[in-house]
Amino acid sequence: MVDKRRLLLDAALDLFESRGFDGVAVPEIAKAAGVATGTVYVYFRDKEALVNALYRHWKNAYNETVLAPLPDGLLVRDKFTTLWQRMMDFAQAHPRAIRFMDLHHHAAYLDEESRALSKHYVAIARDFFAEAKAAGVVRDLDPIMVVSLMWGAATGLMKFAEQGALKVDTQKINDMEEALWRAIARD
Amino acid sequence: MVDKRRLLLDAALDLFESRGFDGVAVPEIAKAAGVATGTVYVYFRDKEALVNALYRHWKNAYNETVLAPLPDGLLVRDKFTTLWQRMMDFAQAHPRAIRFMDLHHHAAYLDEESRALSKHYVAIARDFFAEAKAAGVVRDLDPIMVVSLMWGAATGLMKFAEQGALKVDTQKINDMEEALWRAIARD
Amino acid sequence: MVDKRRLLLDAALDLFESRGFDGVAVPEIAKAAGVATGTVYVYFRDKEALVNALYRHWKNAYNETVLAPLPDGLLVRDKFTTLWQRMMDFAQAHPRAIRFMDLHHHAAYLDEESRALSKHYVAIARDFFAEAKAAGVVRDLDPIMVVSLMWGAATGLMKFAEQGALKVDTQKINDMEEALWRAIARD
Amino acid sequence: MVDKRRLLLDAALDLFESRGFDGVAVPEIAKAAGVATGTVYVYFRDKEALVNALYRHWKNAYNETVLAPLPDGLLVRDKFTTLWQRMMDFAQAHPRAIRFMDLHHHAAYLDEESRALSKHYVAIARDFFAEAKAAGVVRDLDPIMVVSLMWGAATGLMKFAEQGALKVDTQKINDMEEALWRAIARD
DNA sequence: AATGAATGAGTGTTCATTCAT
DNA sequence: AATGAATGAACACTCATTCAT
Repeated sequence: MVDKRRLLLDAALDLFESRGFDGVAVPEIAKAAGVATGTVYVYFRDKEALVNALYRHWKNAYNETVLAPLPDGLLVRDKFTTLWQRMMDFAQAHPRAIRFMDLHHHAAYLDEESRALSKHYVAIARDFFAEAKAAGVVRDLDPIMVVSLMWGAATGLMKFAEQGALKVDTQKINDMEEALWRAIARD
Repeated sequence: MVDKRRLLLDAALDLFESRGFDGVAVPEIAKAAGVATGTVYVYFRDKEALVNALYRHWKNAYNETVLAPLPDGLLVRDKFTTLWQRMMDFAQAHPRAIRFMDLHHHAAYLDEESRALSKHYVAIARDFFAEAKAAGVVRDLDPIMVVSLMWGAATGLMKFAEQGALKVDTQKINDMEEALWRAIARD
Repeated sequence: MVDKRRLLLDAALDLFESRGFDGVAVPEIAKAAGVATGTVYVYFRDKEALVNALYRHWKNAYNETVLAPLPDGLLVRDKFTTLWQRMMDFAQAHPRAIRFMDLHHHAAYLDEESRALSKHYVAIARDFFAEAKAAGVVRDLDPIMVVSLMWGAATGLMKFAEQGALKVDTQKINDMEEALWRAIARD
Repeated sequence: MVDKRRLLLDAALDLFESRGFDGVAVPEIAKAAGVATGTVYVYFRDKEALVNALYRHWKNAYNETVLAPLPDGLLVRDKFTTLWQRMMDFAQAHPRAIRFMDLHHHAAYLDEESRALSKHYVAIARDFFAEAKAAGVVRDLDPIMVVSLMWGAATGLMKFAEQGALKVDTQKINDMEEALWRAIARD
């Protein structure tokens, strides 16, 4: 027996990502998930609860995968490579999830708990760059700006790839990593 | 006598940017513009025509302002500075327009003509980097990737600024410009 | 200078006949008449006043043409021929007017004065058949039933002609007249 | 449990017949049927689908009742009586249905399938009169003209009865049948 | 738990009418 | 007299949600 809650979240990701929260009808999500309309309300109090559950699901997955503690004793340069590699692995495995999170970042129907998950991510990233700066390997840049740059680079790639203007492959991922490191590294 | 078409476009930008196309009711746009509901349909055939007109208005404004021909005889480095400066000037003058365009990039309700305007932008940027590469001042990177990086950096800054995590000032803009140039420049 | 009131009535006849009172928008009538929307309200208080004016115009035309006093000294049989001929002449000259009157016969938006015109027609017809019956040339039938039969035959012809199932010509008109007379005549 | 589809069709017949397609609001039909507005759209795709379903329902009922095969071995004269009797039975049982069909005969919102049902009726009637003519009992008249005459007579009676100018009873029905037969019979 | 018919508030859009020009 | 932009109430239709089964 399949997990209907999971089927609903999967269907909702596809639909919300491509048409936005208000552009998708609840019965449509149910149909895409292969369940009856009423079943949505067995698993989620209402449409907002569903989108919040979806957001949290993917934010948590992202946080756990990308922001997992880095192995001790790695050089900052290698930590950076690892972080970028994790981001790209995640983005390639779940491109819709990346776009969904980017799109719904600051939506009114996300509650406080959902938003808090974003802060966690920023905090971790900030710490990493603060440490790198202290170690003297990166230049004196506002850590948040570095986060903007990296998140922007990742979502930018996804966006152009989606439009067919670009095909994301190992070469491009490595080129982008090198470019980003040069952007922040001390000479 | 004020231009009601303009009032409607202004109101629509605010509302669509913050709540998305389907999250905004037409009478609400009218009310925000200070006109009656029916007046929307005097100026626009339907809601889709309104969002397309809005998208084109800002894409054209962006294309004309940011992608205007660069002065002759400028060094590539200075051209880059000029381009980035124009992007940031535009983004700071019209932050909602930047976010609106980013959000609606590939929306189903945009027609072919609206989408064509995006291609224009990409083409211009591509040419610039192809030229810079030929001149030997930037490394061998896919021009589209450079466009992703710059657009991503710009929208990333806007996003974090919006959330209050960051304040965009001259210092940050210059830092980001320097970082982006380092990302792509030949050693 | 053309008479705009007349242009409006002509346009309204075409449109009301083919799509009904509620199926036609006032600005559409204005456009078909080649005048501005506001001009409709210069000549008619509102849409109901327009449809009532139109109904009266054609009912009066019908009454004056078809029900004009018959020449004295005519045989009943010839009076009948004359009446039918007048009906058919009118119907062929103004087929839309016939259909319009038939369709709007008992519409809620017709006022008492408009409806009274129909009664006039029925009264005249009733008198004619009462007289014919007294003269012993027609059988003992309710005069109203004879009116139903004749009006039904006339509108029936128009309806099938409109659909293209039938072409109304002199032969058919004469055949129908003969049939109708046989229907009511004493042996 | 009552059949809501049927309740809706019944309510729609009353309302469309008296005020026309565009004169009736959908919520009004729902209210008259005792269901919620949305329920209309559970049973019919849109207002046009509802009016087409209604038209087909009654055209089929008419075709099946009035145009059912006549008993073998009947004299033409008796077949005629039977046909007229069936028409009148139907008209008296469902006067609104007769008027509805007459009114919407060639309306723009009826689709091809709905219109085809009218042709069936005409074809059957045509065959009957062609046969009667071959048998030498009726005069040489275009069968369509006979159909016009009979349909016209029937709807004419309904119309005047509706206005209160006439009361349809057995006497009148028989008188009209006799009149119609005389109209077409060979001497 | 699961269903889907039923609901009615809310949406996009139309249109009779007004009024400043 | 004539205009047509502007209006807002009313319309066709949708959809989040409920509930009897």
